[in-house]
Amino acid sequence: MGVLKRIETAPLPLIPARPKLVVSVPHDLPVNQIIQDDCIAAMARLPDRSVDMIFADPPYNLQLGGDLYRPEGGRVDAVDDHWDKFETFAAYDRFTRDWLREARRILKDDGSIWVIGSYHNIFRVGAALQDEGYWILNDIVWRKANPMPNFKGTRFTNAHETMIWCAKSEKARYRFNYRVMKALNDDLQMRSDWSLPICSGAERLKDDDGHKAHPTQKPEALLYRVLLACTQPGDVVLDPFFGTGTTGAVAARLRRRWIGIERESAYVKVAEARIASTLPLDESAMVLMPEKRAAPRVAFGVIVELGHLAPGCVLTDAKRRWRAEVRADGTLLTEGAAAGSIHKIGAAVQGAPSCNGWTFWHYEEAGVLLPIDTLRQRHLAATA
Amino acid sequence: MGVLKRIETAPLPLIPARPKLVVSVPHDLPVNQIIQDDCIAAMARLPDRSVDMIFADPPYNLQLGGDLYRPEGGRVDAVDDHWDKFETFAAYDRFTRDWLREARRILKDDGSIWVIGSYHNIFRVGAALQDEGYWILNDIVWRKANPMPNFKGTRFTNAHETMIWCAKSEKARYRFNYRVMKALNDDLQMRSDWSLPICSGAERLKDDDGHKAHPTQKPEALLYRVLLACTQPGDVVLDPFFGTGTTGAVAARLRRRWIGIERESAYVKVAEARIASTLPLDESAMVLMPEKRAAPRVAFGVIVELGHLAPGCVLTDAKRRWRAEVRADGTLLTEGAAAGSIHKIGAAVQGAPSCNGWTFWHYEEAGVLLPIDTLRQRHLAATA
DNA sequence: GTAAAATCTGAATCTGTTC
DNA sequence: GGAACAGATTCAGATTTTA
Repeated sequence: MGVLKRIETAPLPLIPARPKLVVSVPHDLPVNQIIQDDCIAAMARLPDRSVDMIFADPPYNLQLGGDLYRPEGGRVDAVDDHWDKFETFAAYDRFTRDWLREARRILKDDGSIWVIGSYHNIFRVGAALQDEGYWILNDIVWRKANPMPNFKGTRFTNAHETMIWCAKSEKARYRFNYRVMKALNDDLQMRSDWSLPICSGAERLKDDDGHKAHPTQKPEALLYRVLLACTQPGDVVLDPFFGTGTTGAVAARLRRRWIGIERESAYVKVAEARIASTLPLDESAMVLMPEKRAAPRVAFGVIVELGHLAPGCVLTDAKRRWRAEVRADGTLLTEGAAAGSIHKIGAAVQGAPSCNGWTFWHYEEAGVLLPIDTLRQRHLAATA
Repeated sequence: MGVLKRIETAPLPLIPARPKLVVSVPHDLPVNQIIQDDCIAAMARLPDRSVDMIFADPPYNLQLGGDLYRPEGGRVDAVDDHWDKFETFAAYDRFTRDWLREARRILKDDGSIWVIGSYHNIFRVGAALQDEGYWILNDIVWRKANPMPNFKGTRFTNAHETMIWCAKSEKARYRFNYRVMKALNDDLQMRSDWSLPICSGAERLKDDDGHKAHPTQKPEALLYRVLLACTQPGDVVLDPFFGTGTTGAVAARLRRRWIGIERESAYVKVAEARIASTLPLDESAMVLMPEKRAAPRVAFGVIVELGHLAPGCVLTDAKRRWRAEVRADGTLLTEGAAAGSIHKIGAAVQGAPSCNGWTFWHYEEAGVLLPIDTLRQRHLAATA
């Protein structure tokens, strides 16, 4: 085993002996430690088939132009760190294949790997995973409850990131804690899309100046679900792009062991302090953790898209005092007013400051006047 | 132009002449028709830069054996799984690159392409898109409201598919109907995750035996949103994997023109019947939220010339932090600065890189502070 | 002290036209 | 082709300031 730049600074409580759990870890595996080094070099010093799970958040290779300003004038604090710069796609691909190959050698035959990315890099990562012999089990969408908007109105709001979950090979066994995931999701099968808030507030680590310690810190809730899904207590989880140590912190909390690899000393320092102050959960508390969930809303436009209400049809209020025509983009058109949303036009015709368009506007069905909210409720019931 | 196996069976109503819309389509472009042929062969007969948008739902069957993906290097036998898999992926990659290259040649320089897939193929498609020179604008997650469960409980429910939206190149212009998308989403920016039900019920096409006519028929609502987002009436939309013609049906309904390519005669037959019975929406319903940039330009000087704002009057920002005086030539004068346009002076007083003077500067009318944009809107309405 | 309002921020490939 | 200029553009949540 090579020289480790950092050793364990805060020994975690030992995992209690568990009767049926056979843990076969080489005695010299540097668990619960951060290795400060290049990730490929550090992985090269780890033995074959030694870790149960790998979570990796590699550089995304964003290719940003100049500064971006918000409509009110502020400047966006972008990711402009040197570690995210690659000359070409080919260079990024080489880097990706190299670290994925080492990771696969280190992974136990029944282990699995998770890699997170955005559209800038995830397609290259996914193809490389397949080419290196990994077997994709799922792609998981992290739907952000509160993403940054698209300030210039040039594209769709980039509101998600993608994780790819792979077994070591097509025939390989892997662990999936189906029941745990189902319990975590109100007794419904856990789906491939997860709605979780971004990392902000008290959870977001700051440096001494009050600036964010790392530009891309992931929320603990994300790692919580990943680790609960496919590891068990005592398992060794490797994170080759450790950053501020979210993987390590959640692993410690969930009584998994961890190995972090991180090149930047500033991040290593933050991660060590963070994990040192993390307490493992009581065994009894390890089943469930409350979390914020933000389900997608239903827009009126969706009702139109789905054909529940045809563009061109006419809505009225309950007493048929006002009329408005539905347009293809889900806006309403009424006499002597600009087009707008069901709420805006409802307010406009009444001269009111606001209006709930869902209950104000009605449509006719089988000779009966029904609020358009009926259609929303029907849609919600059908898709629940 | 090569021989077309099928010609237009149900001529759609012609798109009425639109004064300011210049449609430059080669006279021999086979619009509103299905070409029954291999997609690459059929695309090879279409002229350069001739279609406005491409929507593609390519096959992702990775099994060798079909004519489509046979590796050029002959049969590979007695190889281990890994090599076999590599050959399979390599063959799929070649096929993908070939059709993406033809598609890019046919696409107008300011056109865009959408490709839909699942984790089986989308990563290879995404990497190929980047390698062929396309520029990814968004990856869009279609979150299925009612996916098929994972019966064996071995993985997460595969509850989404991914679409990749690309411009022809990094610097290329492209159409994005921002306002339309925002309207469709209750006046909030449309995000990269779309919740829509799968295609089922009456929409799902059946063959004579009552079996589903196509295994992967896409919901019309999905295409509805895609076409509304980045085309305008009269545009030509190409679908090289036409299947049962969802793209054509929605294009016809939304008064776009379309070209379908499909190899299987059974699908062609179903698609033809389907589109023949599709009615275009009323024109009135097709008038959508206009993009602001499309409005005619009004110089601030004209507002002054017309006497809507007298030279010498004073403008302030919404919070009365800064003041500026209107001069006869439509420039503003403020303390300690050279005179300049409403935008320049707005930016200067704030120390911002830019500023929209129309919304930044306000004037007083009947004791109320109003943005000078009010005067512009009034002028536009009066001269419309 | 509490409520309301203002401010700040997040993995972002973020403009279009004319001279 | 580059520079100059007009002018279009933000959502949710946490935090801080003001009333």
